[in-house]
Amino acid sequence: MGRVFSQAGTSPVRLTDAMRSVFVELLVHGPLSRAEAARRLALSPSALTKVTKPFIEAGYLREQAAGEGTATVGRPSQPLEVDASRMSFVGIKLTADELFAVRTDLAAAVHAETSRPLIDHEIDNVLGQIVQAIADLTGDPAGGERPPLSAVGISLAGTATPSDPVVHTSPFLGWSQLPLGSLVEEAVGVPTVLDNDVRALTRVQQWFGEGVGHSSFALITVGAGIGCGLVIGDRLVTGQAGAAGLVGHLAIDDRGPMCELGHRGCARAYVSSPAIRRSVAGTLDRPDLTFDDCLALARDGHPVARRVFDEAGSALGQVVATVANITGPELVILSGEAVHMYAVCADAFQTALARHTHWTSTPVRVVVKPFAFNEWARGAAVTALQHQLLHG
Amino acid sequence: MGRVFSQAGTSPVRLTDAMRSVFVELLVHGPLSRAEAARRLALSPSALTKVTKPFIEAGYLREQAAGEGTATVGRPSQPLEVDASRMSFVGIKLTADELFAVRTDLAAAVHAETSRPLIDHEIDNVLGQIVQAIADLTGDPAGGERPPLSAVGISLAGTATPSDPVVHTSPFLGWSQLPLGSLVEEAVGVPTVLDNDVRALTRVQQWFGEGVGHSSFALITVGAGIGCGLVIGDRLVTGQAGAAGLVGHLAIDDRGPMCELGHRGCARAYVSSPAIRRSVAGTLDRPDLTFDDCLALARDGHPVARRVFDEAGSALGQVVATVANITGPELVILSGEAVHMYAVCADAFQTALARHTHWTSTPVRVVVKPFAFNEWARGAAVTALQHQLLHG
DNA sequence: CAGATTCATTCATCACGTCAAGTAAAGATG
DNA sequence: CATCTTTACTTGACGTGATGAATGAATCTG
Repeated sequence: MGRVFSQAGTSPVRLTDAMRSVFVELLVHGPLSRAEAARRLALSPSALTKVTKPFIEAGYLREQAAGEGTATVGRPSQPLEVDASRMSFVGIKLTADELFAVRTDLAAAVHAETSRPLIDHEIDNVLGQIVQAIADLTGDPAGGERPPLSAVGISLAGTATPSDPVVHTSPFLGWSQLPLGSLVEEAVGVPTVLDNDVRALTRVQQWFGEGVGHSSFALITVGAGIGCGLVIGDRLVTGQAGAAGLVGHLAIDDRGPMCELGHRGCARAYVSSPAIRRSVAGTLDRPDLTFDDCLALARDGHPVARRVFDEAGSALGQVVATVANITGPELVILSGEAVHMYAVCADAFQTALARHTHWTSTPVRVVVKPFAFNEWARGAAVTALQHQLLHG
Repeated sequence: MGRVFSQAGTSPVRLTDAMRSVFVELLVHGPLSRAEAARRLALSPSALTKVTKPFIEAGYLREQAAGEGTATVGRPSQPLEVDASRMSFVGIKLTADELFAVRTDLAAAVHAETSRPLIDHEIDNVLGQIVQAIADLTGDPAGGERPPLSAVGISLAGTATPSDPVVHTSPFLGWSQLPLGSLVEEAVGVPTVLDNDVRALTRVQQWFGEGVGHSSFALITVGAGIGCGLVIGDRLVTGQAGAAGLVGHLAIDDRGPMCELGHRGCARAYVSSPAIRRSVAGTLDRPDLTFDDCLALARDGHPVARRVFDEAGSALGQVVATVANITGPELVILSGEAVHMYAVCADAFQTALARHTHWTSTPVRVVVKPFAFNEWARGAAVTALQHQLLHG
């Protein structure tokens, strides 16, 4: 058993499986009375008193102020709450040319953020910039105390998983077989885990977002590419060698626009924001147009932009339907830097979703989740957080 | 804890989690020494002697004859083996017009089989025919003793799962919300579970077939339709309301042949054996041709048949690639009544598989598994078997 | 033959969670 | 208003089920 919960002044909390599951249950499903938690986890009430005591003594759990809640018969329950401020995590998202980093607490709330352009992809330089970003986020707590950094998460596009400190392949950074996790861990002296960027985002939804309460769901992101993260049976699907959720080049229509790889009509060529921009700007011969300009044109009813976004929505609907047909999730969450385009292509999306959903099923429930620019880095922090609580 | 292992003469074996997992490990991964099983399951060696003793005493496990195996240093191991004959299961597959049933032992070996045309879909008649089939398979052990029937499994196309005795929807049988499991259980006095037919087949591969040793794989079946079963993280994926693996109507090409639902170029319209037959027989204006006739024509190089089978292989490759891209399995198993067609379209299949596999991955490993006509019913038996051992 | 090595068993021990009993704190009831 | 009912929580004895250490068993090695 690890020393996940240890702290100056208090003795480290030794963890049993029951303690882990209780703590995670309380973290994810909000304040819960001991009795309720016992029911949910199929434990005895007495087990809950015993299990929660060390957490309360060490300050990781606290009894909620007796809120005069719903009047009910019997002794009022005493909800327990995780003190999110007692732990701190840093999440870092690496892209080809920039580094985003956030510091969060145990509840994945962002308390500080920073970003910087990457000098280059030389490992020493990247490592230096990572260390610097961590220092910036954790340095000098002006005034009050702050808990020590518990873990660091780093996410990037490519095949990485928390169980392995090595980046196997990352096309955009030009890395392969790079032990980035170990390197950072050595440099900052804090446990460090790697993860695929989309799967890290999926973890955010699983514990702190729309996925809470669902044992299976899919997250589909739209932006520079199309991503897909899957949770099935309460577990994130990693795939062999971290290669699950590769929906970017799904064949939509073999006469459609072309992607960088020469696929005619693949999902990416229809849905990714660069492809949409290229398509609209190219057709109108206005290379200055940004993606958001194109979106504005579509909103204003410009026929070219409208058509491009309708086709994007339609392709996205087909992607979602395909994923849903194969994996049968309870819910699909739509997110990513470009989700805000959903508003202008919702009809096309829903039509395609219904059309491609298997005839024996009803279309999967879809929720659209607005996207903050630091969400990618937050995902990395949640990867670190999950790893620390479940395996630390 | 259940009474999975109980028997006249011996006291019932009470099961702990460790006992369950040890027994299943020995069943699935063949004869194994106690020491080896202990390593695999992360148990202490002493736990293994303790856990296996009651099974040995009750006759469910036995020590293998000291085979003069690989000469190795140290005391020779004493492999333990499941006595498969000590339990018996019946599996039943229902189609629109026929009932297939098999009796198997604990190792899913088929010991008896029977089939009969369904009179109609009236529940009382179907129930009667099910009971009769079970009686035929379990009646009068000529001569020797036979273990009593442990459980019955029933599989059908539609949304059914072992955790629920109700058939929610089965288009081909015209049923909905029918508590078939409870009805059969009452009629024959033996635990009865339902399952989707493709998922039942997937269980066979998981415990007794190509899936052994893989924590994630996909099974794709071709025949009257296209099916897909998924195992991810050692667990069969059921999907919400049992609706996972619906690849039949995956869009391949919106100018292709049409399926019964009016989808142009969906997978089913390319790959299912009736569609292939229709296509070849229709083009040649020879309505008498059977599927196997068409296959023979293709094998002989007949241009029409060749083309149809090439397109089928190509579509199938795209289906496999799509499933693999999304779920990242270690392995894809190809099976079903019509898998033997693989031989004539292997090239087209492999080409399409490579073409549609995401560029950052290598194509998934594919194995072709010949299909016996009673395999569907065997799947149902394995559903019963798994349910009995894991939850009974 | 003693030594090394691996497998298997025995038995004391112990960790972790349940059970039973009791306490606490409210609303319901007459 | 005293009492009952209901639900929440706590406490300490207990038991189940696994571990660890010591031992024995069976083989190859030199």
